[in-house]
Amino acid sequence: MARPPSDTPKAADRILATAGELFYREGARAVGVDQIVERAQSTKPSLYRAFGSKDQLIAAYLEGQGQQMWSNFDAAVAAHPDDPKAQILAYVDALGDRALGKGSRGCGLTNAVVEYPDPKHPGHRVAVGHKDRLRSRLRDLTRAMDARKPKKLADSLLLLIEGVFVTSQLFGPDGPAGAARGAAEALIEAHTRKAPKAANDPPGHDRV
Amino acid sequence: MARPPSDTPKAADRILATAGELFYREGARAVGVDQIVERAQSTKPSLYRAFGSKDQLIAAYLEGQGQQMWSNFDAAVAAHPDDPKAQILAYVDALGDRALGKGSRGCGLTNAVVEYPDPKHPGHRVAVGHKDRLRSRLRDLTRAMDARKPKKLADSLLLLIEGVFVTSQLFGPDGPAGAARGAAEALIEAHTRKAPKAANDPPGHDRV
DNA sequence: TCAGCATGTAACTGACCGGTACGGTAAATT
DNA sequence: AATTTACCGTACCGGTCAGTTACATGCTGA
Repeated sequence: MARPPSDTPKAADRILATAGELFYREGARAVGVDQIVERAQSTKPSLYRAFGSKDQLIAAYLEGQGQQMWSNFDAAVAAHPDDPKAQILAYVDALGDRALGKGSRGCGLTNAVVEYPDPKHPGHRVAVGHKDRLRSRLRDLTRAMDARKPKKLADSLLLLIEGVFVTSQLFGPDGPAGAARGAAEALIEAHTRKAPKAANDPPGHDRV
Repeated sequence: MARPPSDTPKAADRILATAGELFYREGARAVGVDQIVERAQSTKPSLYRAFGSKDQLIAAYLEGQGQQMWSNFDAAVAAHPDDPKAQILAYVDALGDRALGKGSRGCGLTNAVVEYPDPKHPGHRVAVGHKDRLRSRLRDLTRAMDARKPKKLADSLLLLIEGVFVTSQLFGPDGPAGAARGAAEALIEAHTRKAPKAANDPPGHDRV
């Protein structure tokens, strides 16, 4: 099994790359398989041999989107070792910058769930899988920063993050994404300040 | 021009109502016109006589979604006269409750923009029109509550609001929407507290 | 009684959808 | 040299998409 040293990308790779661009830009439902294989300079049988169905191609695309999300996340974490607050802020900050850049259409994973509400859809599954892990990773960070209610803080930040994704599509380059970093700072500060502003908290427990 | 006292809804109304349910639940792109007219117990010519095209039917549906949003917003405002902070919190609170209710699929306007990224699409236009007005209304409220940076606070709240909409689809009934009210309180508090936490603000100006 | 309007019936168009049967070609293996 | 194996393309399928046509029906008020 010697390696094929061909420098031209295989058909499957070209198809996945092309499908990724089109799916992200126009939405998966709006893009037909004929359009994909034509732009990829390939053919439909190659697509179906490599991916089995359009839905599975969408799932593969979303898996790539997930990997990209984690590489962004991990970069923010690696940039600020042992400083969970700075890690989250770095992530949110970079997120806002990307969202305001031209050509941004938010998060492919989020968009896919909106386009495919059916939980049985393979793309839907992949997307919510990554989002669940994002929620859990955020909780790890908020716990590490000794937030009073780490789950609640993580969820608040998650609202902000998803808000950035979707408002970039609603409002374009002048959208509210620029407010994300400041808002994240305020939320973290409110959850880690010494004197809690409200006193009706069952201490030591973070049930919600 | 006597009124037609018929108690059976006209065909156009049935079509719009049925299309609304289907569009909201499954997404506009996933629903065909045949499916709509069948469930509405009507026919395609009636649909096209009344709405001209599917895209315009989508726009009509979104106009209704916009009206519903404003009725929710106005209800929150009316419930707390002359108290902009309570008005916003009431809106966010009710929003979170609705988003966590079963069968919720977030905001039809937001979803439509995700499904139809093309700014020329009539549905896209209608949706962003309403969202722009929402942003402006939020700014009115944050100005009225004497926030230090009303635009920034309004945008932060908007991120939260859109986050609620979209996370209800990503995480379901146990999603982060429950954290929205508390987060909104924290953001408002941070923007209206007497001593600003950061000192690098050009005073009196709220450029962003 | 008749005109006018709203609605339904039925058939149709052309384009596009996702998906497939089948045959070819070139390199690796023997 | 013969054969396997991996890869790829041509041509086509039935179904569904949005949208249209021509005509029939029934209810409305004048």
